[in-house]
Amino acid sequence: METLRERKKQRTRDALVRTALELFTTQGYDRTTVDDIAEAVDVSQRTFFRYFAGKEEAALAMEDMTVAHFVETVRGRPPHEAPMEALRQSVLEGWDTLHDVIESVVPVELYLRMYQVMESTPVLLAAHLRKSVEIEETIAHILAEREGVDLDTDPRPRLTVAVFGGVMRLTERQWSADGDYSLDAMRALVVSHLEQLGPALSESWRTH
Amino acid sequence: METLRERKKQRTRDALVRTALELFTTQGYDRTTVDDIAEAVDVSQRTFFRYFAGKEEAALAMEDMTVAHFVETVRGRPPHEAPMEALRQSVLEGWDTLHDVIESVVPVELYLRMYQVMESTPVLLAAHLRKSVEIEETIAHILAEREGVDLDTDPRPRLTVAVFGGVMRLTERQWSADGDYSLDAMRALVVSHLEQLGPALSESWRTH
DNA sequence: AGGCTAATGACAGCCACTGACAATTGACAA
DNA sequence: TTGTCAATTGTCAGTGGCTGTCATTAGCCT
Repeated sequence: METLRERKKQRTRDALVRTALELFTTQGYDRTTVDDIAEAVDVSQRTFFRYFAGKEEAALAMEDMTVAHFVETVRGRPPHEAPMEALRQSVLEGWDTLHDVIESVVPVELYLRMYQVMESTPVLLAAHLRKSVEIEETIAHILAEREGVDLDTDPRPRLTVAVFGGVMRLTERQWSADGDYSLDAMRALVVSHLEQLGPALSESWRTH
Repeated sequence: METLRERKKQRTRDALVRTALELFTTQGYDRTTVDDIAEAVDVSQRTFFRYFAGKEEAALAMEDMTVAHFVETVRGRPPHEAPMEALRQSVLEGWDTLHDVIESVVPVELYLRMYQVMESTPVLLAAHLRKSVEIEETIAHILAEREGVDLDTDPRPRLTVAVFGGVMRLTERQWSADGDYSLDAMRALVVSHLEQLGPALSESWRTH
């Protein structure tokens, strides 16, 4: 981030993300055109597409930052932890430092509102899920290396990640639906869901 | 399917699906335009969009049939089975009768090739995942009713379905990657993955 | 200062998708 | 059978996402 050129580019990109999220959260994703965003930032439509491969990418730009942050947190977990425990701790711990990462680009409050839009916009939700799958593959690699198993023959890394991903998506959905956007609420949900995982899968649900 | 009108409509729709899948699997999804499909079936582009909300929907039309079939199979499972076992049995059993359902519209071989295309086309994979989430919600409702629990307060139905969904997506991916498109291979993978679920989540992976 | 290169703007054009209206075609009763 | 009604389709025009191309601008570096 040395030269003037680089700083200018960063400013333009951040302005595009901020403006896009602002418009998406106020008017809705579908009712906001790329021209709207470009005009508000005072660049050409063509420039928008030089920064983002598509409208989706601008909408999910923050997402990429949080994901990268989570992946790094997993990488830093002590090796003695069991795989699922390392993932669990990464979520609980990662959210502490995530706040500042987000705030460096957009207000956290805007980020959270955008999350709602994503959940209720089919094409965005779809793109989000696809990205989740990609992350899961990355995490599976990390787990396999950590535990010294072969990803091609041992299904456990991908299995663990798939389950964890399912739980996280469920948690996200419930968290954003409950309306309690606090960190503690998020943490409590993750812990609660993972605790109930074992019983839900093996035991009978009926008490009689 | 009584009147001539209805039969004609069904034929047009089937022809569109068949042609779309044929083109998608030979030229690729992105390199096939809606005009290509419409022209091959000899209808106007506008008519295509009267049958399908978009290109995606035509590509995933078969998917919807298999999903509906799976949901019905789950509904028919004996009530004494534990939830996860009911899902497992539905997959193992459902595939037997699925063959004929598919073949009534397109050759199964074409359906399987389309599956490959879906896995390797980002926008299709995304749409597929989004649909999976919708199905999971449906199944969660069925499980909750089956077991007599409240979906709003008890997380176990959605938790179970999320885990099962994760395992199934993993299975799909590996199955289509292995190149062994037999039913038995599919069944073996499902059984194997579900068997390893418990150990992978709770135990240590290292043998020392 | 002046040459070099990265960044941008200004078209033109493709494709997915939609609304509106006219033309056609099957359904059904007189 | 024929005429009327309603469903289906075709045509046309237009919007919005996205890309290639080329000229212009603006920061960089000697």
